[in-house]
Amino acid sequence: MHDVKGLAWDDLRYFAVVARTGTLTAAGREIGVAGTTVGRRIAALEKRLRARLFDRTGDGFALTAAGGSLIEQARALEQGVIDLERRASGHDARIAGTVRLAASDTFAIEFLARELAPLRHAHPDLELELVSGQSSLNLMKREADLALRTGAKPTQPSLVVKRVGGVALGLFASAAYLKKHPFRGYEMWKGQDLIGFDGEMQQSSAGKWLDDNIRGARVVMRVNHLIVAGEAAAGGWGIALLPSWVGRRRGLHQIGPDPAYTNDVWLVVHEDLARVPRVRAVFDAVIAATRRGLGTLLI
Amino acid sequence: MHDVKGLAWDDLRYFAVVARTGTLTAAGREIGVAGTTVGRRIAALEKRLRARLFDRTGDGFALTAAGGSLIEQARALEQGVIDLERRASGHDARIAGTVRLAASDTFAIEFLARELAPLRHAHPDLELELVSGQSSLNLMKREADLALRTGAKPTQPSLVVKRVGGVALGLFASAAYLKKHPFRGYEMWKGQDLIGFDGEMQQSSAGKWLDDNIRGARVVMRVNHLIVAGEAAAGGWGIALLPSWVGRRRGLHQIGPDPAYTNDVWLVVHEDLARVPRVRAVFDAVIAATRRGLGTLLI
DNA sequence: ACGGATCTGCGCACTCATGCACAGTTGTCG
DNA sequence: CGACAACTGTGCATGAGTGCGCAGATCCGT
Repeated sequence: MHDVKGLAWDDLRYFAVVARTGTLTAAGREIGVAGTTVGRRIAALEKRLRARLFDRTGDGFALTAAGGSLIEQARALEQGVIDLERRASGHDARIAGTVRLAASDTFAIEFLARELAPLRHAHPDLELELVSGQSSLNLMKREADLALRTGAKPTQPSLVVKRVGGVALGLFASAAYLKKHPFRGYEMWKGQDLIGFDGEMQQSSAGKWLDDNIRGARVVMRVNHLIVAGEAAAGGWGIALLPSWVGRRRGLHQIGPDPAYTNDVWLVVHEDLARVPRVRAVFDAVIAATRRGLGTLLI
Repeated sequence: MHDVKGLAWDDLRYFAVVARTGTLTAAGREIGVAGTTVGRRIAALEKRLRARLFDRTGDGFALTAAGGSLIEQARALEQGVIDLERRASGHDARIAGTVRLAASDTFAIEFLARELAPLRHAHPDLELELVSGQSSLNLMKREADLALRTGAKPTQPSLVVKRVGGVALGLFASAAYLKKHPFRGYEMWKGQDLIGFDGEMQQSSAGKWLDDNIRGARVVMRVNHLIVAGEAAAGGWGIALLPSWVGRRRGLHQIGPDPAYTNDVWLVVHEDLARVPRVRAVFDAVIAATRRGLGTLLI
């Protein structure tokens, strides 16, 4: 740009992203440009503002006092741009384009990928992006358009939340395992092998339930994924806490109370997007799929 | 830009400016780029948003329904950027750079331009931009850093306001005119020639005072500038309502009550800028200048 | 202590967005 | 009715901004 008056709004975006990621390269990755460019934009912004925004600390960029006093406003702008973009997408009346649906890996792999297939034929121009894994993608930041969540009802004010069913959890083991380790009762865990969780699964409701209810069993394996736990149980490693549907689907035997406990499942969408045709189409398809699969829900 | 994710913030700026100015060329002028560029940026934004933002109406760009529903957020972003920039300028501790001081033409020409000269020597790196004329430059939008205002006390919440004096207005005429048209008393306007106002001066407090108080005199000339009125009176056209100082400086004779009425003069600055050294320097210089010139203030 | 991974920052080659000139249109004023 | 001014949009030449490769620095884990 030659002689443009006022400051470059794009540079503020770079500022916000670098402040969040901490490095030029990571910021570049997020934005879709080379790290070098990010460095140059930041330099330009600092020159324009006549203030040093970051300390170059060798391992990345750290906000200076000046930068810190501005980052809050920059984040507000970032949120404002996202809001505007979301609003704008409401004016696209066609059922076409991309919709991002976030869900747990389990839900995505074992249920949605198959049950949402009718969408493909009903709306050929609709591109469904099924993002799974990252537990809590932020709908406010539009990391996803819709999300399937389990547990407590989401309470964010500007979200539209619909309960689509409940998921039953239970303890499962293979016939082979149970032959070698007869199940003697719900409080008799001594001598039993357990498949536990690690990573963030340990902090989940499933992980906590295991901690609270199973005492005395030996943890022979730790996994960070319910499906891996299911496969391990099927392989005879031991007892796993699984969505009932996952357990039954693998021919496992349930032990103890049925269900051990239950979770609610919620479909969540930002209110600005709820009325957008293509988002609505996915929303309805998920509702329909869960209605068909009711009683067989999983996390 | 190659394959950048997310939308270009700069384009939102173009959107806001085009919506305000109504044409590509005017928007380009304001931003400092060619009109063609603005057109291309808008086209890119519309493509990215998959929504038509403007109707091309032949005479300029008019917001569509979609554009209208977004413009408010874009303006909010625009304000946010301005706020951020203002905050950022507070981190520049040097008394250097540019400060924009807004004032009426009269004040600028007859008073500030001369009386603020000491600033030049006290702070060699300070560049004073004296913008006069446009009656109400918006401090919130940072069209100016400081402003001298007359009349009612500005009440905007985030402004720092200091009264720097009062301005006395009076009726003046040249000796030559008065010889031909002897002044017979304050209510005897028949046969007198009056210099009136047009344009937005007519709506000002001075214009209204003339309407309310002088009846029966013949308006022989209309001007949109107090200084022009002063020069006209000096040339013998007739009676003019002038800041007393302007009248006396030209050797005119005052008639009627002295003063005819008075106005307060306020120095106004945004609170974020009040503590910025270079702005503070100008602020203090204006205070000092008005203190020196007290009793001789003008609009 | 050492190799590997990750980061910043510089130089160079390239490409794409920009400015400019011009044509076509519309609105305005005398 | 004609001259003029202002605006949009197209084609083309140009240069500013970009990506890439590489060097140097720093950190981490073995």
